[in-house]
Amino acid sequence: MSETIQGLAVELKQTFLDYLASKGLKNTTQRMIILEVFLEQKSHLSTEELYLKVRGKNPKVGYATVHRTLKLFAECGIAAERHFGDGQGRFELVHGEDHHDHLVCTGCGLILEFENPQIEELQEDVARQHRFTIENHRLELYGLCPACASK
Amino acid sequence: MSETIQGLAVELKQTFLDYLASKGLKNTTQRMIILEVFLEQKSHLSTEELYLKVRGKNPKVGYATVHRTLKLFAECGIAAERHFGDGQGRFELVHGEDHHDHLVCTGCGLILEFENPQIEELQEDVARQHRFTIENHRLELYGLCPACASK
DNA sequence: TTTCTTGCAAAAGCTTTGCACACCG
DNA sequence: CGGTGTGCAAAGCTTTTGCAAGAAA
Repeated sequence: MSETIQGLAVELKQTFLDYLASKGLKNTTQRMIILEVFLEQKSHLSTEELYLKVRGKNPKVGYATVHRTLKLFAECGIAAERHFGDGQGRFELVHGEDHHDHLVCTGCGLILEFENPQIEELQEDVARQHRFTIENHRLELYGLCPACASK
Repeated sequence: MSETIQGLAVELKQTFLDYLASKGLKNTTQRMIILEVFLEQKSHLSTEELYLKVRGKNPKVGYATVHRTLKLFAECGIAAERHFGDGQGRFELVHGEDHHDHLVCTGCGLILEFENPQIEELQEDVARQHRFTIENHRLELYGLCPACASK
């Protein structure tokens, strides 16, 4: 378990490098730039947004490469693709084992993460009642953030 | 509160007609066909799927009309648009006031609905903690139903 | 060298829109 | 009639893909 942000970043980077090696894929300059920019982000970025940030560092990287690299991140488990209903896919960093859910502002698009063990437990109860074996879940709360609500 | 499926359908139909009237919109043959087909459905349909079913009844209805009518359904509250991760929007019937969530079997595709007021309350708590004004939420539990789990 | 990558541009897939004609009220 | 609705086709967006040139192993 890593305790620091840096530690996490190093760990995820290693995970990616291991994945590339295991698949006979290559470690390229572009992939490293994209990974670094991705690891710096706090929020859920669309491919377009990440692409723009990557170009800020190196204008020669193409959109398709960003797209394909994000898919690789998802494949090796360091990123997860999510859709929040605005027609754009977004990628978020997967930090370890913890599952988190989302608060999405329908005004400005802000996305906050939260965890609530009580809700998780109740979900287990529901699953038990229906004799389901839960593998996964997703919970999203849509509404207005304080700033948008006061407008 | 309606107790029967038929009663619900009649009620929703009326809601739609009232909505049309209140907005000065017109009650057309196409809109009625689309509404009827929509009300018959149990599952979450994409625009495309509904379009195909509507054409089964009346081949002269266009895709754009189905699309625009589904938007109307959403506006007047009898349908809700949902986006899963497959890049297609889907519409589901909204039955009354109650919000329901889903248990989805990843084995056979079975979808069960459930309601859990305790979870809803905890969601409110989370929202309050972040000073969000919740408009909507969605919760999906993915896993195996009893039948698939025992295979 | 051999294989994988990249960047461009084009293709694809779904949603939305402009317009002329048709229809409802 | 006047305004709304419809169907078609085209436009918009985002995501994917084909390919020739370039870079890693």
